[in-house]
Amino acid sequence: MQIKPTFKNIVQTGAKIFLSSVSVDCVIFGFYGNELKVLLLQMKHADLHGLPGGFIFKEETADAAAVRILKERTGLDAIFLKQFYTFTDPCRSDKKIHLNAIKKEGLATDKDNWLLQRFVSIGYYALVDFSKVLPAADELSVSCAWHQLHPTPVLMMDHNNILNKALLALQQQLNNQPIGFNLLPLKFTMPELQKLYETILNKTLDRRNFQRKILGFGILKKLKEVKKGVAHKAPFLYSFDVINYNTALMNGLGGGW
Amino acid sequence: MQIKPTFKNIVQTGAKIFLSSVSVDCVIFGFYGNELKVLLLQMKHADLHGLPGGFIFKEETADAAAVRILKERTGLDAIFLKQFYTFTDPCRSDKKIHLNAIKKEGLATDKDNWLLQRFVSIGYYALVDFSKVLPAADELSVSCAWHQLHPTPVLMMDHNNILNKALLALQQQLNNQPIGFNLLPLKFTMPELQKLYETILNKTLDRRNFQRKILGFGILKKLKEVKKGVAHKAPFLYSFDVINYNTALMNGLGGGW
DNA sequence: TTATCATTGTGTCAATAAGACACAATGATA
DNA sequence: TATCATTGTGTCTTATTGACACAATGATAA
Repeated sequence: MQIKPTFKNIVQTGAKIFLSSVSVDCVIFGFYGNELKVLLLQMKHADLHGLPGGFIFKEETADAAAVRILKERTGLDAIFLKQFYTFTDPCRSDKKIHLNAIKKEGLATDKDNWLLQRFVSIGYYALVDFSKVLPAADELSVSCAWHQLHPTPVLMMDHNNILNKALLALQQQLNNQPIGFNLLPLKFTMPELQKLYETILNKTLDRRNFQRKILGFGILKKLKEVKKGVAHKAPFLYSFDVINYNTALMNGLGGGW
Repeated sequence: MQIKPTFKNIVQTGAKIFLSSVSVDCVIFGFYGNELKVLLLQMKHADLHGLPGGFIFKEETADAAAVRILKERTGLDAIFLKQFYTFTDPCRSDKKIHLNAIKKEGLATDKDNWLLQRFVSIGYYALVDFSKVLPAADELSVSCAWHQLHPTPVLMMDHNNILNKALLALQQQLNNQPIGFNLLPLKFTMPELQKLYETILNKTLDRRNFQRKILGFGILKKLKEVKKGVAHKAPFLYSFDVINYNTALMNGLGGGW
């Protein structure tokens, strides 16, 4: 049985239960109000925000650790999760932050503490259905909440860098793979899907050309319903064709050579 | 000054000089005889091949470690290097291999030795000019040599998996970024460049359409020379337009949204 | 009740890119 | 000097992309 990774346990027994020198950070994207949002923690002991993160148990894969961290912060499992880069700058860890946290939490400080070592961090990004998330803070944070990307809040350590790289990786993914199944509710409208693409790419697209292209991928099913209770003309609802969607995820969307 | 990472030093002082639990593996691609080749070590203490790899000094980035490893095995610096994935399966390390090596090298064995811990490995792929490489074996290998990819030799641990993922990442890169500057000599012919693409993609391309498309990127300069001493009609020589090439590396080749 | 208004649904034309395809030129070798 | 494998090159067709406008809808305001 795994020891529960409370802060106290991490400080006191981190070396025993976790893999040394390696952490996991998650950039959790959601889509709400026609904007891409990111889930951030408000740190307890510093006036900073931070990405949800954690450590890898001694017999755990990084993927499993990322799933676990996501489950803790969002309540969700079975979400889209992708490892995108590993951050290894020796200066990226900020001992002061952890040292301060240890003091403030009233734990014994010790210069050689496991938590004060250098960590490389494996970065993951996750795409989740905003409406299904129940953000939960961890022990070292006062809150866990969605934030806008423009402008991005100031984050601790190299987390701004991690966030930027995640966004770039997401934009890259958009060129080869379908996206949206994990970010939108089961039924959604074409304008919503387009806004999602526009917000990720940070540029506007032509409505008709977007529709033609995205329908051409064959990953959408047009439903016989329209969205109710909406101002102006009621847009049709669509859902993803899961089989074709997953095929496209595996094989890519063509293009290139 | 850093301690020289001899095997003895690694076994005896690894914990002092290196970051724990993290290693670097390099998939070094070269192009020769119209085939994509990969640089592999022939292990001394097992009838297996392996990827060049190593560890990260306590005050070193993973990128710097990869550059160092490449320099040691190929004699080259200033090569194209790209981090593509971090491998974290707890079962990926094979204690037996290292234990055996320690014994065979006549060093003290110790169940808690630093080398026998679990490692996550940060994977890099490198693209190098085949003709400039001087392969150099390390202490634990009898030789370092180029190998063909089809069929791939049997590699130790999860190195076959790492190699496959590297190849996939390379194929992906081909869709968004130019390639070849680091794999071909300064002057090369259009058929050579095409063969490079074909070999990476593992499919044939139409000669005329390939030329039209690649010239369209504006990253090539047609020289006023032809290749000498070649059977059949002498092909023109090209070189890369370094400025446009690097711009394309940064901005991508278009396509997508 | 009706007018207004923002938003949606939809199609065509032009420009560009991609795919298929053939023959003349070259230069080493027989 | 004939042969042969390989290179250089252009056109036609088809598919994809980009630009663009107007009618329909339905909530809201007058």
